[in-house]
Amino acid sequence: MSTDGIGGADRAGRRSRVATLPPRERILDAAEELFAREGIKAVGVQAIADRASTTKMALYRHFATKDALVEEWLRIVAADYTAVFDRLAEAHPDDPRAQILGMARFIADGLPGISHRGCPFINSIAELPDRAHPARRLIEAHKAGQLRRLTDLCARAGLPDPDEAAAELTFVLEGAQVSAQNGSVEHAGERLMRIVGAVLERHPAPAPDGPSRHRTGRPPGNG
Amino acid sequence: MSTDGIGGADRAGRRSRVATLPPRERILDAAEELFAREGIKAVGVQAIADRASTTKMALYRHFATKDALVEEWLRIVAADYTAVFDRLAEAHPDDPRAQILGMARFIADGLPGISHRGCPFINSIAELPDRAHPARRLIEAHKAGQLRRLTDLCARAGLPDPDEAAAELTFVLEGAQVSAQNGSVEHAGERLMRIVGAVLERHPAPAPDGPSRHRTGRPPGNG
DNA sequence: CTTGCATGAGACCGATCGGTATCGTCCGGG
DNA sequence: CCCGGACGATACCGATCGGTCTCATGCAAG
Repeated sequence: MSTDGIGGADRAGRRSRVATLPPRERILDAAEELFAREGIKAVGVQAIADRASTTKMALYRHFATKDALVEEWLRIVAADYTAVFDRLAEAHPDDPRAQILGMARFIADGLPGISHRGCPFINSIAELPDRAHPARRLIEAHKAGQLRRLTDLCARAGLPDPDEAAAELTFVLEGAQVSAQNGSVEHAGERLMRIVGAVLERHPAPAPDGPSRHRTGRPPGNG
Repeated sequence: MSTDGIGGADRAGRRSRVATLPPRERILDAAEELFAREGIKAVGVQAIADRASTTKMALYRHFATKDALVEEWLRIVAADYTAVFDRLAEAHPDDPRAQILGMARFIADGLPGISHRGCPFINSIAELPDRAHPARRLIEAHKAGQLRRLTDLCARAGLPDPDEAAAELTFVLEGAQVSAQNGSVEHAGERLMRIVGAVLERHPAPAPDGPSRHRTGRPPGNG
């Protein structure tokens, strides 16, 4: 994490603020911090350059415009989320349900840290009303990809209506992040997990071929 | 609200852009439109004055600063929401569950219209990271009031854990508005109603004195 | 050493921002 | 009638915005 890089050769840690990082990385770090905390429009390029311990000129040598920087920032955030999905897929290759719950758990665990400032995507959309804006398109593409992936997991988990189930899960996951922005965050994580459980229970999967697992979930009408 | 006090004759249409409305009302109308569509920071006072068919000077004669105008706008939006609650309480004085479902229905029906731009509160919070900002405080006070009201309804509906139930409902209601901002809005309303139903089913109320409802999960009736 | 280049520093530009000042006009109540 | 206050138009202010330009420095490769 933040303790690496002592011995040089730290190509791993992407997020350390060590002054020895190349300017481009420092700028992206600073942008991530400031955009997430203050909002896109509220942060000027000068402030980003200052926090990155560099100058506007260096910034514009790496990013054509502020919008390009915003886009790159969102691209990184999206990639981070996708990486979580990938990691879960790797950890539970044959258990789509575990992947779904893992994603929910990941978001649930992130809620307290998010409490002050909500999900970067949701917040950014509020500042990017133009659907044609490249950054906005990037967000929507990411969300669409996540929904597709969730739908696939639901299908592989045997849920009878994977599209609907994935849509409901998206509802709840996003609601949690917004809701955590204000009110009490104390039990938000567990609350989210409970609701996710309730949603999944509403979409009972037929018992796998193995020994019957649990719960007398309504048989899927058939019969 | 904007219909009281001023001696205008049209007490019906609250949002008409008729030029005969006093400037203050026109300014608030324009602000509502522009703030909701473009965002707070993206809209300048000049643009508001233009759309209100007046001038900056007239605007500043009625509002000390742009922030004051933002605050007043949010106050009106909050009052509108509260009015919905009031109307429901009036329509179903002795049926708290109907009030809850009515609120969910109100939001569900509003989702298509909201599709382009999300909930004004959520969007505004994204642009007001400072919790000390008066407008931000107004939003949080409104949300707190709504949560309190929902909690009270859940309690009166006999739900065993009203705080938890109200928190979960808030989760879902806000998630719906965010989720409707991007993805398919087609079935968002019915989806929301389904999830609300699922949440309420998770908090079974003891059967009232009337004819007994089946106490366990009833089959997933009408969607 | 010399050349080349990314960097750091800061002045600078036009546009726009929130907010103010000035002035002519209009309109309704004493 | 006439007068005061609200209104509309416009010019203006200082600050800040995104973005550009110039130039000195430091460093690494040829």
